[in-house]
Amino acid sequence: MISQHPVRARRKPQARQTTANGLLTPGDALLGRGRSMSASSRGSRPPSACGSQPRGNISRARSPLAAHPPLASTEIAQIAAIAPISIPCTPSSDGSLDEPITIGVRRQRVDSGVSLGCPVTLTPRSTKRLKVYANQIAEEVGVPITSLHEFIDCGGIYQMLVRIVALVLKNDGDKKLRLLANLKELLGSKDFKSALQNRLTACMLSPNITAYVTDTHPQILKFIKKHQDVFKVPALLFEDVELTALFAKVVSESLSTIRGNMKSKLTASIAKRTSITDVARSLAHGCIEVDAAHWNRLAFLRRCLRVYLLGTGNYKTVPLRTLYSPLLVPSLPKEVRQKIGPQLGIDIDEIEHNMLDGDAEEDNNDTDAFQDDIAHENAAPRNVDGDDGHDGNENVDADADHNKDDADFEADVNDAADINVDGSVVTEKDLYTAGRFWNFVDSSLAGARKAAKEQAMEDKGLAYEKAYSDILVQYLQQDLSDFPGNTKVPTLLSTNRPQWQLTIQNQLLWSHA
DNA sequence: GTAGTCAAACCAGACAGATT
DNA sequence: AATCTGTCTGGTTTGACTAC
Repeated sequence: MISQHPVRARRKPQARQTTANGLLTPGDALLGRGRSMSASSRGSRPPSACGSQPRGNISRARSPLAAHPPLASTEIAQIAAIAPISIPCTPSSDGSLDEPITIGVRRQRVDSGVSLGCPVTLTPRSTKRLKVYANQIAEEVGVPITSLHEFIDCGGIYQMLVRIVALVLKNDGDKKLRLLANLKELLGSKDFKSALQNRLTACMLSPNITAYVTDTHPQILKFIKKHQDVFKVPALLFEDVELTALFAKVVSESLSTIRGNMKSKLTASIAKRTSITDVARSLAHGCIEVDAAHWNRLAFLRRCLRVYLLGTGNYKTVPLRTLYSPLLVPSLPKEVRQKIGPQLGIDIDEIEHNMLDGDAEEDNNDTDAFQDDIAHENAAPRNVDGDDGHDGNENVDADADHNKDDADFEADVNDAADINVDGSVVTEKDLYTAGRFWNFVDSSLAGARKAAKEQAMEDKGLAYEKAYSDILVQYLQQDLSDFPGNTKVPTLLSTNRPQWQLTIQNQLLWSHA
């Protein structure tokens, strides 16, 4: 044996650890023990198989039973009382390394019962004792007796261990299934959807969001996954494919609703000529704290909507004359000008030409119905540094700059497309399509960014952020000029914006393809 | 303080068109 | 064909206002 198992032979018998009452530690319980373990380690027989040996078999006969002193009867009684199925320690010899490996390994008598410490197999006697004990425990704990009896009927410690692991795994599986079912229920609940919609509204109203439909859904999902605390979404949600897909659908539906709501409110605000501050308040409806950055972005959106409605010729909700303002002229592509000019009875190109020439007086003397609007335009502030904005020449300069931008960008695009004031490519076929408002917005937004970049490059020293902000602030001022509303622009109080809102505003942005 | 009225806001579902 | 997206519509809820 020694020659066959040189490694095992070097194991120090005294290194084996036992507990106070003589139980093996779990690690040692799995270690090889004498001949039977040697056999199992060769793969000839599983460890539990030794427990099923018939009485008086050959292995028993060959076991060096006499090599170790038996446990004292008092010790055995204690072990039996505390843990009837405990695995007794293999008594070591005096610890001498010179001892043969077989010495110190005692094979238990299979029919010796608990009192003799059978390691793996329950005898009928110990089974009976265990069942008596199980009845007592079942009553104490309140579990079915039959289940415990079935467990005891496994017949051996290894079988019991396997059964325990199987039950633990099953419980884990059941627990996970229950959790997933709960999450599914949560996803369908109104409370969850309402809370999610609240946060998503903050996302869509964020003044820094990159786009409203283009890549928005996956980017927002990514953002939610990264900031689960902000959206109060359980982490487990993203560990299940089905739930993730369901969640993505909920988000998609919610985003559609929010976009629909935003558009309808913006449309209504144009028809009623309400100020952008009121629109912001209405859209936020307590979800978020709004500030000037929100006004800027919403003014941009409203401008987009007006241009879009003019482009699509949709005057159902808002009449053409309410939609139009000379302040929009720089944003109107040629086709739209040619279409709405005759309907309004004006020559938009001429208006623009007059604006470029700075011939404000001529416009003021014009007798058409829009002289007031033109006067508005001339009074519209352009300076973004916060002056009173009554410098008409500056405004003309602004428009001239934008037309200059137009000319610059036109060289970069194909002939089939027109370019609006923001530098965005406006192909009537692509963008002025009913039901594609948000694509139009995204395109305009990208155009505004491009225009800001060009502006920053042209005007050395001007940062891109400043150039971009200037464009939006200009739109806000023009919007306030067109729709001053009934009340004054409210003074912004130093509101305490919640951290989650700041997180959304500062971090929900992505590079545009 | 309570009840009634009205407008605005909200929501769910249906539908149409676009996209995959 | 299935799915996604945007829009519309009708019912419900909410909040402001007024009269008692």
